[in-house]
Amino acid sequence: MTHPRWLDETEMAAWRAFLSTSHLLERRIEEQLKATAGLTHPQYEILVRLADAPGRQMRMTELARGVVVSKSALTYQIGQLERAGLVERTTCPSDERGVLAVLTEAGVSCLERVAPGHLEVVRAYLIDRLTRGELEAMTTAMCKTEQALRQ
Amino acid sequence: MTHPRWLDETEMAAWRAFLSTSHLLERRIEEQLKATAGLTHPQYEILVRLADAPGRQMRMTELARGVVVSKSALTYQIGQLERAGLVERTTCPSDERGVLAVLTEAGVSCLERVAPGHLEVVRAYLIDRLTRGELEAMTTAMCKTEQALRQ
DNA sequence: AGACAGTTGTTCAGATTTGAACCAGCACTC
DNA sequence: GAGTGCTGGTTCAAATCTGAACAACTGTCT
Repeated sequence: MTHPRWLDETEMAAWRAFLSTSHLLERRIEEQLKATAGLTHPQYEILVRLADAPGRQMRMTELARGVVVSKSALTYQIGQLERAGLVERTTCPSDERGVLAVLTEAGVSCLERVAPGHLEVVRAYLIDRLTRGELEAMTTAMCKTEQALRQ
Repeated sequence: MTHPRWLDETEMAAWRAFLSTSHLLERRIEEQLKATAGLTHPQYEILVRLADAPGRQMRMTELARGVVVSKSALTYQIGQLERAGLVERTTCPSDERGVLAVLTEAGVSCLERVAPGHLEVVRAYLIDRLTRGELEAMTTAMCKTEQALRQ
């Protein structure tokens, strides 16, 4: 690549739209979660991942990878959620170093209480505005990129 | 809406993919900019917006809206860029309260130096992986959401 | 003029994130 | 079983972000 390859108009429009939208949506979600549940978006995502996991528990590193935050950020957030009683820590039976984050009953019911309002926002601003075709196109696009980024 | 409307499988896949991808890409971009230019992504976006603006200058509030950060975050970042000599502050002639952020010559050449590498990342992980059709579908999808969020 | 509501940008405290440094435990070799 | 390298999680300092509070200015209405 001897010369920089600029983005043409269509490409630039796509990139700009993606960038702004992801930030705007992030802000909106953060605001809604904070207002209705006192949770941050990362915290909410942690609860969701744990709820989906077998045994409602997950290793720290795996969880961090899933939520896409640094290990130290996860340590911090699990601490917060533990203080709130929504998550507990257990040492992993098979690996003495390992830590399992476990969703508590309080965590489950918190999630059940909060999820509908959250999903309503996701619908209102993203999902419900797209046709089925657009939705599928976006999904394949995002999956390609995600796969590349996760190597 | 008496009952919560959950997301079906396709919708959930779309949302999950969008969420993970935007975070992963953000991280990758941040890493690349930090390594090659010592800039954060918001800082880079500020430079881009200013370079595109008439007279290479913009009001603080307008800039904050464009980059999608809070006013205080912009104040902070403009301070950083000013210390680095890439941006200057001027009081707005037509409004005594207002502040104009102006891109300096050093800012222009910094951007010229950094942009190719940045765009290469955007290409490598997103743009070049999509067909023209997927690109356009994604753009219309993102624009609908962006418009809704900016009201 | 003067009052008043709205806008602009900054300051401030508090929360969160990141990467580097670190220690502990695992796995594999000699 | 000691040595070695790798992985897992925490701790730490530094940077950054947000919302609330604030002060200064604008524009409008009377």
